[in-house]
Amino acid sequence: MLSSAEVLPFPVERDSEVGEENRLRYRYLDLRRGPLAERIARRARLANLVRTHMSGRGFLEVQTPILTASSPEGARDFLVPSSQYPGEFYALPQAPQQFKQLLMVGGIDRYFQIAPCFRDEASRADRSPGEFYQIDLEMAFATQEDVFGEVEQLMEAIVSGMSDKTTSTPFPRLTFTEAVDRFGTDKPDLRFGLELVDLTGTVGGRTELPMFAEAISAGHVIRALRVPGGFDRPRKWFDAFGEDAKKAACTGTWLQLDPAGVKGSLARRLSDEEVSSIVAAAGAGSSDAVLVAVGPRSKVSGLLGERRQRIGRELGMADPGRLEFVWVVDFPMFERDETTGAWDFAHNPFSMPQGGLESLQSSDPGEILAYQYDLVCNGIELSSGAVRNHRPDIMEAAFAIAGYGPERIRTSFPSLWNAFHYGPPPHAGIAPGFDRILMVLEEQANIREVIAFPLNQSARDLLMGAPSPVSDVQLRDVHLKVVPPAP
RNA sequence: GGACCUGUGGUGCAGCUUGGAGUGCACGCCGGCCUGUCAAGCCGGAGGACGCGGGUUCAAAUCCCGUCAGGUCCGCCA
Repeated sequence: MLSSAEVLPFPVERDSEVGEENRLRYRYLDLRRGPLAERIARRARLANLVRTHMSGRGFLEVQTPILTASSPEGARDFLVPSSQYPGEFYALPQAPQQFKQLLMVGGIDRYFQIAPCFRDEASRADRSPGEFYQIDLEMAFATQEDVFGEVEQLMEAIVSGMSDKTTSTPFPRLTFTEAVDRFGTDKPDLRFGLELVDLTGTVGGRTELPMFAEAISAGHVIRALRVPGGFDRPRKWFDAFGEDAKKAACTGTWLQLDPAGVKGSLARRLSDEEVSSIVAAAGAGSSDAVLVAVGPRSKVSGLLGERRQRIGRELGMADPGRLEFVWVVDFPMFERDETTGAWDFAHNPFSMPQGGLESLQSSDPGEILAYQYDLVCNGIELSSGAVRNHRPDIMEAAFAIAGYGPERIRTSFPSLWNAFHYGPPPHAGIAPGFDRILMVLEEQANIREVIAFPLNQSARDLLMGAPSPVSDVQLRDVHLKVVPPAP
């Protein structure tokens, strides 16, 4: 006998259901059950495939530091105290963003790396807390089109090498505005239609109903969403829509196309003609329902987009066997803070504004678009990238709109600022999420399913017991004192 | 920072709405029998203060409050 075993905490038969807490606590037993181990093996295959493909395309794999400097933008950093320098800290990189741009300045014209990224932020089903990996890449003298071409080739290689699914290039594109208007989100799941319908200029413009008339004079929008077969959904479901609308400072109403006649909170308040024009606009038929939301554009879209996604899932409209890639382009460069009214960067402050310096100087900040793009697949944001702003003068102008003086760039991003004074090439890049790609390929709803030893939702490692207290000696070594939070 | 869902023998669940003896299902475990195996079959058995603390009640797994743990979402994620 080589080894013995106590009674296992859960059965290791591959099809047995086990609570996730136990699976994480006894990850080595979960691996024995098979499916997880198979996904981890496919993860290795994906890594090999990416390296082979990218190297073949002339990209150089460069490893960048794990211990680096804290950077003021983005998520909260993980900090590593220095024993040599009391009160000073390394930070784990949230992404190798600045390093890869410095590589561009250094003449490494095509860079890639399967890069570890660390962010101290709350998790989601598709967002691993703490750490995750990106297929980070950057290209000198490249346009948005060049980046799209490379990524489409990479994704085709991945899909054909890792699955029996198919995809065709070029991937379709939506502008940010189109995506939000038609699907209610900047990461639409295009495996099913069910688009939002705008009623502002049609029904809204003709009705006497005060709710609609007032909305239009306030610059708000009226939009509708068909609920297939939804006429007999419970009253509670429609009420919940109304309540969620209220929370979002909108009004949510609905029509139910009961075979016996039209019901719903909106039916009584509109003429037959108005009801039928809404029904027609929404493309609804007998036994459907129609949700109608009134309010500020982004809130209405978000509200209906959330319902669209939920309905699609409930009705099984999204074929799990399909991959629907889409580029979302033309993100706004700036957005207004809702409370202060001040302009701030909508996304990456180092993206190149479309129209360059001239548009910064002459356009309304709200109208300026960035060369900033996302790759979305099946409703999951796989990737985010941009043509970078490599011009110090354009940087200063952009930061000025966001209310920052030139010293802000110099003090917050000194290495990039300095480097960009020595002839930086124009460059562009993107960073597809490695774990997320695998998650989509493996048809997994949770990112932990493609990670060998994931943290749980609350960023705890149930297997190793991290995070954990450390000894007083260790704390003294790094010049730290723990101050418990006030109760 | 917030909302919601879940917590019942080793595992996965049902029971909770409408309070009335810890009752049930499937798997596992222990013992016995049978057997040419391949997810075996039959018989018997052990194992649970229903996450924890408080409250309401004659009576709490069940209702209320708090707390802890796990999950989903909002905020957050340049």
